[in-house]
Amino acid sequence: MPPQSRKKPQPQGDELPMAERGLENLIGYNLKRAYVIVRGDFRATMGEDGMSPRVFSALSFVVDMPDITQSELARRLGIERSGLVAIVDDLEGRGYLRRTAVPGDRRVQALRPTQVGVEAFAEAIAQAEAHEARLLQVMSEDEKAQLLALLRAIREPGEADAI
Amino acid sequence: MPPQSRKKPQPQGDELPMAERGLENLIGYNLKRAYVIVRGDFRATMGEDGMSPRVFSALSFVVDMPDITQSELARRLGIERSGLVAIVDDLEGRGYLRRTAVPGDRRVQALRPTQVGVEAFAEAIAQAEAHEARLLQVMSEDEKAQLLALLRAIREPGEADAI
DNA sequence: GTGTAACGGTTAACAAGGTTAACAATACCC
DNA sequence: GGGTATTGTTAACCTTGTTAACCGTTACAC
Repeated sequence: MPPQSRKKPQPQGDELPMAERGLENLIGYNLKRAYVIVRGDFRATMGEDGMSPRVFSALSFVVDMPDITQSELARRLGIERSGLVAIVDDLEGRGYLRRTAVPGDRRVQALRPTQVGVEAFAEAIAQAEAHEARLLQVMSEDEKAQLLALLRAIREPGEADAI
Repeated sequence: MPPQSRKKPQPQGDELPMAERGLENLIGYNLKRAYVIVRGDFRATMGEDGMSPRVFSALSFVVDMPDITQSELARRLGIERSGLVAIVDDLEGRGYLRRTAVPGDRRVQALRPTQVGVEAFAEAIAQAEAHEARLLQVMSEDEKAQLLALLRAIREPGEADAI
């Protein structure tokens, strides 16, 4: 029999250089794979009808900065104004915020969190922190702080404009 | 004038606690923001008709493991088999690989990189490494190695199954 | 041997997250 | 006042991915 008659076309999983596996040494690839895992666990933690990551992030800004503008919020989230509309609709639909008129400028509708929204955010942030503590339990507090610092070091130069 | 008559509904950018900004202290949020930046720079580096990150990743596996199966590749990339079809179509369309019949199993089509594909990958990985070196120039080699190690620490528990 | 289960690749329909382009209303500038 | 810029919004679209169904093929129980 020719050497090609193995059962499967050699998955060949183990005998690679392993020191210089190009893809596995790229930050970008590892960043994405890690984010996919964290996002999946976040969603599972928040449950079926829980807030998606982006909706949660938006609510966080609104609670921290009541009466923030949609344009301003979009800028801080790093997305387009148009993309924010659905997110604000979601939050408004949950009763977590209201679009309120602003006396000085009739174009603008300020985003003001409701009492329910503030409470929902308090609970969600607690859940999110618990989810990360659980998911990253293999890492020490120092390691988590380092990871945070390194991720911010990537962000800062790239977000210099959008504050 | 009532206190509401400021020009804008207070963007309120500076005077926040800053030590305990909930969202900014979450790994997941920073992971996503960092990945968006890295992905954007990767795309810009690869140019208009360059490979997308996922296509590049797939080619990397195929070059490293010639005759890998589509199912096996999907498992290693962490996506569904169905989602891989378009990626392989893309690579085949570029002439970077061929779906080849496997003697022992007529269900399977092994993915074999072409000479052009191997060369294109060599160039792409060099571009990718240059892009990361440029983008992450504020970090020391030690810091990059740490970041890589920490991201892998997130991945490993979550990918225990899919090898 | 044969019936049944499992597997590999594919397609179709859909969902999430985002973008660009246009628009109406409003505000700003001189 | 007239031209220009900004705000929120919609519509159309792209990307990346999923689930569900299908067909051909292989593995396996008995």
